[in-house]
Amino acid sequence: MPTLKTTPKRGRPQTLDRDAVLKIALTSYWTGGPTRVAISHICKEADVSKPSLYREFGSDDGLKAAVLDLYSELVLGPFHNILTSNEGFAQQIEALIAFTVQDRKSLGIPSGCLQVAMRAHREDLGEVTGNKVDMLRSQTLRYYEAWIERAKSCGEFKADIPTQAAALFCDAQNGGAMRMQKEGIPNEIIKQTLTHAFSTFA
Amino acid sequence: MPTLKTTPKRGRPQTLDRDAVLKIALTSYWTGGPTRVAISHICKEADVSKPSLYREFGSDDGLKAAVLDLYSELVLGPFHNILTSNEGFAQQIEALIAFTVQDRKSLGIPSGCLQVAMRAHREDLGEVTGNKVDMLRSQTLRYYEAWIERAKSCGEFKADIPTQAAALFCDAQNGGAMRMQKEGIPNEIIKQTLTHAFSTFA
DNA sequence: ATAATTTCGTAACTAACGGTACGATATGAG
DNA sequence: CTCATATCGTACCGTTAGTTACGAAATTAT
Repeated sequence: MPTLKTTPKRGRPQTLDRDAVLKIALTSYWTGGPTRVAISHICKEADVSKPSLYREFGSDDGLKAAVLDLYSELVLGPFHNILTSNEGFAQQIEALIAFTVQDRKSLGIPSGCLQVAMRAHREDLGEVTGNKVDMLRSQTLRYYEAWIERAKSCGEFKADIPTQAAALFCDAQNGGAMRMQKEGIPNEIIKQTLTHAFSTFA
Repeated sequence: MPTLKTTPKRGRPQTLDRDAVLKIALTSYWTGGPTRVAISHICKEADVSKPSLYREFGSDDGLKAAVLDLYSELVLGPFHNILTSNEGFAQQIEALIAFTVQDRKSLGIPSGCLQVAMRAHREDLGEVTGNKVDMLRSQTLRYYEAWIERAKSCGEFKADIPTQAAALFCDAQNGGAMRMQKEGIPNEIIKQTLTHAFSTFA
């Protein structure tokens, strides 16, 4: 329930804009790393006091979990949609690569992937966020597996590799690409590695 | 100069064993993550006082840099040796995979790769260690590139991909494998992904 | 022995950061 | 107008971890 205004009339009206804070926090974590951005920094950026932020999200962990939910909706969802689309396998691969190497700067989107970053810092996250990271990871792998199984049954999948391993392979390619992008390696080069990696499938 | 005892006679004899501390620190960082293990924890494990450790390594950053040097010598060196060996390309690939998926537990070696972990936490490391991580990364990429160039000129390299991208691809495969291993994914499955990934080369 | 020298380790310092106590403030209800 | 209610934000707390001040201890040179 992102912005369900239950409009409780009583008491001092809330000035904190949950969605605005979430968006700022998302950008901060995405850009600076989920474990490197301090709560107080987000408070300054969003121009809210620490107690206000804690009132809304409960804790550091709560804020990060909420941010990850937003990220999942904004980024992971569209990515999964490619895997479940009705296009042909080869076109899906092309779409996945295009999605991954799209120019972020011109779109005002940070480089890299927050989910990948959170996985790298899994042990430094709170319980709620950490579990959510695990769930999303599993979910992504399941999407890959279903996608690959479908391609196999359609005869579009040319490689001889178990589905589970193939899904992990896909995930590793994507993770590697996101890491490279974050390091500043040109999308052109990243695209070459992805194209090569997925050329084994179709 | 790891253990060059210059034997300075004067003063209280040193009880701190640099190499022993380094080995313990290496295991701690490798197992628990380079940014999650506190100096005081290593002091307890090695049974040395904090000032003793600081006297020897200067700082957190200095200790980590020394540990990374040791890791480079123990692990990265042998890995690079495979890339410069005189074996055939296909056998080198096989050796790389075998090296990566060797059973760590039975050898008493921690899972994953310290260099990969340090790259993931690059921003949390000190200046000296951070720069060393970058240097080792570049070095590894250069080894891959030379290896690939050699295979290309021998006609053993079958894929149509620029050398730079191919090197990054290799590095991404290895990094992905190390990350999976750290997560507890069976080496059997990891081997399937690596075999598939490198099957595109030879 | 005594002095010079070098290392040892306890105990404290410091900075950063997650989290909160509490009084002020703003609104609706009576 | 006054009370109940809910949010606001300053200032503070507590923990953790890197770092160091300093006096004790151990050894060689004179």
